[in-house]
Amino acid sequence: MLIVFCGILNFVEQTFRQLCADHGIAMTHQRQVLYEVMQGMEGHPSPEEVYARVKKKVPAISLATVYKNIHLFVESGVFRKMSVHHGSVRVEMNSKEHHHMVCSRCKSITDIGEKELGLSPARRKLADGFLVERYAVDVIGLCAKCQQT
Amino acid sequence: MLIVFCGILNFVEQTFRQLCADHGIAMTHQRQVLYEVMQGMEGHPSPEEVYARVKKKVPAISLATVYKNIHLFVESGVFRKMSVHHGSVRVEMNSKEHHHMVCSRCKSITDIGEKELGLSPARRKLADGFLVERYAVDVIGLCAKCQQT
DNA sequence: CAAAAGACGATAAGCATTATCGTTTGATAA
DNA sequence: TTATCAAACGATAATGCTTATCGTCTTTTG
Ligand SMILES: [Mn+2]
Ligand SMILES: [Mn+2]
Ligand SMILES: [Zn+2]
Ligand SMILES: [Zn+2]
Repeated sequence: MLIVFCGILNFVEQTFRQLCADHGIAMTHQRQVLYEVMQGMEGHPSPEEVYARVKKKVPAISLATVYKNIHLFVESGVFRKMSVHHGSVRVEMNSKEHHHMVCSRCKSITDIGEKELGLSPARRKLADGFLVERYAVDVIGLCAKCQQT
Repeated sequence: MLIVFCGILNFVEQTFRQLCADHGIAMTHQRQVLYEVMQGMEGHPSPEEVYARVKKKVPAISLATVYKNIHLFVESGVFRKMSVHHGSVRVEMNSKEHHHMVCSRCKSITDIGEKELGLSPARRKLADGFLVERYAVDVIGLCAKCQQT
């Protein structure tokens, strides 16, 4: 029984070890727990929410470690960000109907018209040589709960 | 000449007074300068960038006032936000291709498949009674500059 | 013009995030 | 296995962005 249990644990660890190898990152205990906890979370948790859950399994873990590893996971392609984070709020003065090109590296924001965009992910190059990685379509509106008030 | 100049100033002020009336907000000097400065800015400035410019015209203005009025402008519909601000970074564990419904009030984020979304702004109601206000399509990728490195 | 309501400026406080640094751990080779 | 060393960790200070508070000043309204 104990042997079987250890065998399962070992298999899980081997799996994560492989995943780390595939993504070119080192394997640590904290990293493994973090990965498993995140994998098991619904929705789009914030670093604090992830931290709260991981602390239950590794009470000594630091919030800084959670941040560091979330970034590592995102940069190495294990997970990805829901959207590009701009740090501060950005205001729109252009009242024309338009969308945006957002650089995933420098986070620059450039307007792009609906026609130029086309909305078919076939186009891989856009105005000014912008290289498309993906489209992030956010549907903005009111959820059912917020409509009631 | 002076009369003509004052006439122009008065006309500009009257215009802004009208805009305030239209949007149901009070008219103040700081608000007017802020509006004119923002109107004249390119791109998607941060509150700090707006503050830096306004300070040149109204040196005594406070950063808090800039924030308060940017919010006021956004809430009263004079300007709008480039995207919904989530405060903290959100991570995506769902590896399926999908988009998001983001509530403009409570900022909740819900997954939505490409098919269910349709991408034609004709649909005004979506899953769970989500009421569509607008689509925010962000094209994520690398700008020309960032591709060079 | 006077009173009331609202806006302003200064500044403290509150999150989110990053940087620093001394200690611990994991990968590698003897 | 053990020694070595780079990398990762934990604690915590620092920073950046934003909001709250509060006393003073300006608009608005009558
Ligand atoms: Mn824009
Ligand atoms: Mn999602
Ligand atoms: Zn770039
Ligand atoms: Zn809502």
